[in-house]
Amino acid sequence: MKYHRIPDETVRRLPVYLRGLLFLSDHKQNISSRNLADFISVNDSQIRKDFSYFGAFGTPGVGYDIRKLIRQIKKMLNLSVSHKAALVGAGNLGSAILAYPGFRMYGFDIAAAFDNDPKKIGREINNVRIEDISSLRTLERRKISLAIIAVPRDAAQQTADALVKAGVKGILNFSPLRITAPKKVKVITIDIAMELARLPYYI
Amino acid sequence: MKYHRIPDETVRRLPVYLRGLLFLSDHKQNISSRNLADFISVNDSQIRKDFSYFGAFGTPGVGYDIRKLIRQIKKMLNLSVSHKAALVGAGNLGSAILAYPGFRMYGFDIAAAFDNDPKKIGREINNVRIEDISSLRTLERRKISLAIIAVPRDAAQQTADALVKAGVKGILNFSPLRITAPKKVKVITIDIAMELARLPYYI
DNA sequence: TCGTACTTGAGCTCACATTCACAAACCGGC
DNA sequence: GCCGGTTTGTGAATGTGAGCTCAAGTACGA
Repeated sequence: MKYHRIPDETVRRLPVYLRGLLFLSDHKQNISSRNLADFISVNDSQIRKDFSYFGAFGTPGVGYDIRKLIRQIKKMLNLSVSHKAALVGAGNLGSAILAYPGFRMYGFDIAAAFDNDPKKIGREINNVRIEDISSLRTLERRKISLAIIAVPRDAAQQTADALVKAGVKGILNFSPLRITAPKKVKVITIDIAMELARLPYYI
Repeated sequence: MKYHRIPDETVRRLPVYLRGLLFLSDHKQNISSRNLADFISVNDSQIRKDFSYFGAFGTPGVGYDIRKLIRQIKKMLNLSVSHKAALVGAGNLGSAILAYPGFRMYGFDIAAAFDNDPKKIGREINNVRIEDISSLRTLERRKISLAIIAVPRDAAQQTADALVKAGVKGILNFSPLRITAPKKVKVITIDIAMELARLPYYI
């Protein structure tokens, strides 16, 4: 294996591989790049090349050891250890996120939730008690460095600012707005309506 | 202007432009690629190139007419007319989507909702009555050709199959699973947890 | 009418990403 | 130990997109 920086597009695909492999690990022990390619609809040499970026460990004639592969990808994505995340905004979307079961397979634990509505504060959703948004600053002490923003559009930027001040390093933003943050803080935005807006083009 | 197929990446950016321009249209009449670039954090020549794919209509020295631009982008994305969409799965996430206000700015109207839980059928969320999932086949008659899947993972593929059979042409899939569909049907998947899984890498 | 400031549209180059193609590595059976 | 069937890992070829640059077009004031 040679030294390479891992291309962005590869990083984007790693979670896809991981998802597929976690599913397959129940059924099989080894898999060839060809079979995996069919399963997740990616070109097989693409897969081999991606894997080669973080060390080759496939066996010619046999394929890749699925469990080993899962460990490696998790390590690459820094998912070997469990991560705590905070949710800000316990409205419809926020509540749905709190109840969403899918985070666990990647080792995420939504350990805190915040809102500014006094009626919601103190209530519990999925064993997480909703705290006043002014308590955001406790995040650093609680070692929570990831956050999910699910507040209305107009509050998104100030929420992000508060999170940055609280030492958060990564933000998953659901508001339909480009959030600005220091570049040491990584922001990923999911604008649900915008994704839907792409759909009619292809019809 | 020359004939070009529009690159995928451009199609992906068009909704971003649209979102920004809709916001700006309240304040200004014209905008230069430079100013728009600052506003939405995209390179300015990128913007000009993207716009040139669907006909040049900027004025040197002045910039682009915002309203005209909005019309053109909507036309390109096939958003000039309002689209009806159906939601399948009225659980936590589905209910949040039904209540989500952001679809309107792109002209989307969630006109129907389905679930298989008898307790939910008949209830109303945001003026949409939840119907039995067996009524999916009425979609064609009701001229609904877009659908949003928000059902549990194990039901996602069969839901997609039923939607395809009901004549749906585009699917926004929220389940953490690659859905297969005939290639005339466009599927866009948003896997919330998978997006979050990319975050720790950058920290 | 002319000059200045600004902006577009497009050619060009470089960087990046995808796919092909094949030698080398491995397995299992005989 | 050898052979046929697989599959990996990687260099080379191709495809795609991003960003720089600049001639040409426009507005506006002197």
